[in-house]
Amino acid sequence: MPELPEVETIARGLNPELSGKRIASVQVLDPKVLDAPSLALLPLVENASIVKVSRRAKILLLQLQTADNQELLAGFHLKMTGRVLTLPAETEANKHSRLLFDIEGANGAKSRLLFDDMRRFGYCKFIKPQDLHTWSFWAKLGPEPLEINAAQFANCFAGKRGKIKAALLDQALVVGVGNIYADESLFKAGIRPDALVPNIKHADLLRLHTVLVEVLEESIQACGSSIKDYRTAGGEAGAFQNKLQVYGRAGQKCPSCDCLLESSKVAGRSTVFCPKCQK
DNA sequence: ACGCGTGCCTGTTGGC
DNA sequence: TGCCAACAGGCACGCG
Repeated sequence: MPELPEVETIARGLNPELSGKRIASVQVLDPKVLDAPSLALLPLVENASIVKVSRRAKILLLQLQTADNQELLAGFHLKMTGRVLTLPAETEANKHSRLLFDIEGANGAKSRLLFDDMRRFGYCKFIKPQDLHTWSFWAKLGPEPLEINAAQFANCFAGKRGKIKAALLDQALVVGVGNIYADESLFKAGIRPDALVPNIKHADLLRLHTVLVEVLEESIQACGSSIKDYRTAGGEAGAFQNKLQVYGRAGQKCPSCDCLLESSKVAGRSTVFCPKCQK
């Protein structure tokens, strides 16, 4: 399940591969992944050049320039099982392939970009920058955790009354955190996932930012966590799954004390925590 | 207005 | 052995 570190890894992998190259054509293998406005922009995407590949929240962004010099964006939300892969030009689509981009470099070198998604939760959005406000999910995204300080982070939760894990997962408050990094950061901060936001000391929210930044940056260094489906742009697994302290380890020993990690449902998600280390 | 529960999807896993 | 329920979870949506 690609969260911030995973999408960041994919963007960093794709950027040098795709920048300056041209999208020669697009094959829509599963119409579900494009909404009507995106479909209408498809002719502009074909023949556009790729200026840069980046990330906002969990969205992978291809910054495009159309043949008639308009700016255009291609945003991919990978949800749980989405992958964006660069592959040799002769690579065939597979049963999970949703979009296929034929790419051409200035020197005529050809390659393929595949958007695969087994569970079909993911989507791709073609949109002009001036229309981004019409993309409601985009419009309400909160700040990037790696671009704010601890005080600003703590302020994201002002006035919230629910559980801290639910708030961390809420992309309108702060972006990029999913189930893995919510559990990992709350463990490292010593905060129970079901703690109510108003009951958490300000100092603990500041600390939560510090450890969240540490966890996210360490995971980016390791090219993300490959639990099952996530792959880098080159199709490789990440390595951070080997460093996870609590996610997926229910019933195993807590890394920092002698009791066993517990699992429960918080905010509708499976949640693992240490009943002793997290208050 | 906010918090919570449900549905969307499909492949994998584990129990009987 | 084979079947099938449970599970994985980001986010849209509807409800109270």
